[in-house]
Amino acid sequence: MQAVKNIFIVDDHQMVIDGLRLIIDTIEGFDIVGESTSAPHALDVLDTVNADILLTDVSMPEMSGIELTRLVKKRYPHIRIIALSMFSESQVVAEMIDAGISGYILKNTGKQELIEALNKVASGQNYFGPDITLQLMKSFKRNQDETSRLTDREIEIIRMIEQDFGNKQIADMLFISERTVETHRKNILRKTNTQTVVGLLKYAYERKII
Amino acid sequence: MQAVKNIFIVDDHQMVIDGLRLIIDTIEGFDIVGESTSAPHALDVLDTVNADILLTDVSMPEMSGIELTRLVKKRYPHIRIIALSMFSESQVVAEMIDAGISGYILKNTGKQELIEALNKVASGQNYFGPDITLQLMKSFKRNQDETSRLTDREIEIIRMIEQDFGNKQIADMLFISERTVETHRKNILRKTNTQTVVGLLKYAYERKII
DNA sequence: GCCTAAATACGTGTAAAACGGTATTTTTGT
DNA sequence: ACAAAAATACCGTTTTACACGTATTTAGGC
Repeated sequence: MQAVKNIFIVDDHQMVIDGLRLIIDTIEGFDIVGESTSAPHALDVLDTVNADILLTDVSMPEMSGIELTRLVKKRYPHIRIIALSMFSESQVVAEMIDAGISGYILKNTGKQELIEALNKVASGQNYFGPDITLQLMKSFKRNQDETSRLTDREIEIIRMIEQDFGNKQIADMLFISERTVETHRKNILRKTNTQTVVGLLKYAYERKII
Repeated sequence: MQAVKNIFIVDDHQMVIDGLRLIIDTIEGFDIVGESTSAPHALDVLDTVNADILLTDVSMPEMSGIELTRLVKKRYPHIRIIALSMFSESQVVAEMIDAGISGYILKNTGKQELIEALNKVASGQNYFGPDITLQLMKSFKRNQDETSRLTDREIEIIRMIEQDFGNKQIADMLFISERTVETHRKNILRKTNTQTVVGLLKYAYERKII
């Protein structure tokens, strides 16, 4: 493992790049091997430099940080990515993480936190600031609420499934169309993140729905 | 409730009917209002007499006691039925009970037991001699053995079903054909008297197979 | 060695559920 | 009154399981 990590910076504001460069230049163990104010351009240039870490903005005009992340992970999987953002909206954080980043810091982050993030990511770990973690918890919780927000009708359908009734039987008993039962089941499976009756029943037993 | 209970006797052997008549004539509280050596004929005649109890043989040429029982319960549900048999084969006993009888006694039964049977059945209870009860236990146990005689492979399949694997996945994991998994499932459902995964899993949980 | 049960596998067809979506009506909350 | 969510219903297609049967091979018990 080489002693100095090479960093590539992408941001649509040159000012931000300059600021980051001033700071990183004072940090030992890191070297800036390239920069770009255009995500597509960065994608091309990364081929010609030996970057270990990519520092990228999230909100960019030509290509979002999410998209850039996906493409970079695809073309240069060894490059670890740290997202830089003005703010930490939970949805965006979640999507960036999903895309494959290893770190997420705010643009108002102090030098010490930047150092910590760079060091951790360089050593193969992840770094998410306390605020980012909070956002993640929010996102996770919202997801959880989403999967558990089953309507009364859906819970009723689940119980009838547990009673081993088929769609047609359920439809007859509830005086609705079999198609309606199908749609309820589809929604139930989606909300509970299950694909089968077995999975659904396990979910339901765990959450004491039945 | 009338004091005297009316009895109708059906047996393809007149001798048996005569013998029963001799005995029952000495028992207070019972009156023989009809007899027949033919089950189909008995079915017709029952319409013209006011019978409370039907004493019927089990093994008859034109129509079995099982079939007669079913038809009588259908046409004259108020009539309570006592089966008379030469022997107490568990399978036959089970089928007679399933058909709806209220009593089962052997043809070599003593007068006292006959009295007890008649009295109990007349008062709305059931009467099965000790030997009949033994046969029932045998039948029940055999049934139980049958449904629980799942092979090691079948139990393995059940567990994988519970783990929410599909047939193809189970086949791949066990290095067997998907068709083989299908056959195992078919046999499992048959043995456990279930038709669906839900029913099967309930069965399995109850019997602590999983 | 023989018999039986278990395990395996297949053919053919049907039934039920899932998939991925759209659309309208009703209900609920503000 | 209005907006959003819920409930309802449908479409066409695909996937999976089930049904009912037959057949061969392997394993186990005697």
